[in-house]
Amino acid sequence: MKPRSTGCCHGSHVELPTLTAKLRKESLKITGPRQAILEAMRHHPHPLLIKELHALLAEGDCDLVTVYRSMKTLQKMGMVRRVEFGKGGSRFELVTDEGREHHHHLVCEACHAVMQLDDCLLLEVERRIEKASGFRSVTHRLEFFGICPACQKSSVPKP
Amino acid sequence: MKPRSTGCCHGSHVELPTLTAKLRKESLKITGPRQAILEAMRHHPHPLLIKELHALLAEGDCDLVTVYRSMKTLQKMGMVRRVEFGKGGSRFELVTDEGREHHHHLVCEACHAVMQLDDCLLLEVERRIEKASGFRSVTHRLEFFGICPACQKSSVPKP
DNA sequence: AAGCTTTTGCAAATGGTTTGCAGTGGGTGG
DNA sequence: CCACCCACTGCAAACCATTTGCAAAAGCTT
Ligand SMILES: [Mn+2]
Ligand SMILES: [Mn+2]
Ligand SMILES: [Zn+2]
Ligand SMILES: [Zn+2]
Repeated sequence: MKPRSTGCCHGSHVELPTLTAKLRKESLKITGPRQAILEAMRHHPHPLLIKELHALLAEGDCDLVTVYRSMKTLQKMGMVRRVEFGKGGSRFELVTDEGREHHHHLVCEACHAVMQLDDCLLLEVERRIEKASGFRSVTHRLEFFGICPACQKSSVPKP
Repeated sequence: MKPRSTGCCHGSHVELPTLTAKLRKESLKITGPRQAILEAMRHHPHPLLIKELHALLAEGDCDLVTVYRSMKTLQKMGMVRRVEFGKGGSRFELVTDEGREHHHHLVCEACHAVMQLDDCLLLEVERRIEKASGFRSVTHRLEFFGICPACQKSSVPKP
């Protein structure tokens, strides 16, 4: 499980047409708000609070309520994933389906920086739990928390 | 990681005097509401919603707001632990400090039954992440979800 | 371009949690 | 044993995230 920095505007983004195509395939309308939202999420690979996501949009692009409704819709069709850091509401991130499907995060409790961790190794644990408990379709939700290098030095973190 | 059923009134409970002693040690007052709350939690080893916990108390024993304030106080002194199942608010469970300190749960998504899992095996993963990322004091939050044996048969779960 | 349907914005409702404040009651010292 | 004081509690109201109702606006299809 190697940490991997996921700052904005680094790697190859998903193309917007690729995303809207998925909407069309589900016969969902390609509206202004939805394009604005997807455009914003493309450039911000981290799990975003609804409030943060809304703040990224240009004034008047999309109502807060529409962001909520869009997350529900996009989640249902598998384009976004809900992530919970346990504070201040649900977060959402684009599903990039480039192989790095299921993954977890390492969050700094001081400045809230986020690193993405790849290679989850709990899948075999899930199988073991299924066998031992009789439960089926076992999944898991896992996040790591700690203090990032920057916040260790500067005892004045930037929350 | 072996599942272990933790239904109510099975194993050895913590004694109430043991719990109130901890309050006294911290020079916190041993009040009616606090005793009622601890008494209820002793008998319910699962992570409880504030609402559920309040419902367990006898009418007039303790105000809902006081349950909230007690959880904050008890959590601060390490007597209870906050657990998030990602739906319907925070849950709390007594810290029994019988060695089974840190642990995780397996929750049925249909009927919400809970099994406690012992023997977390992520502690060495935390060390590895610290080394690779430079983060310090790394902890984690992990829960498993699935469909329990009962709900698999009866396609009419009891949510 | 017209029509049908989905989607949006705004306002208000909801549900969980916190806060302000005045009154109560544990615990301690007299 | 009593009285005093501060921690603690109840009640109401504020707060914050999320959902819902409804009429107007905007996609998509024909
Ligand atoms: Mn991610
Ligand atoms: Mn537990
Ligand atoms: Zn995983
Ligand atoms: Zn663990």
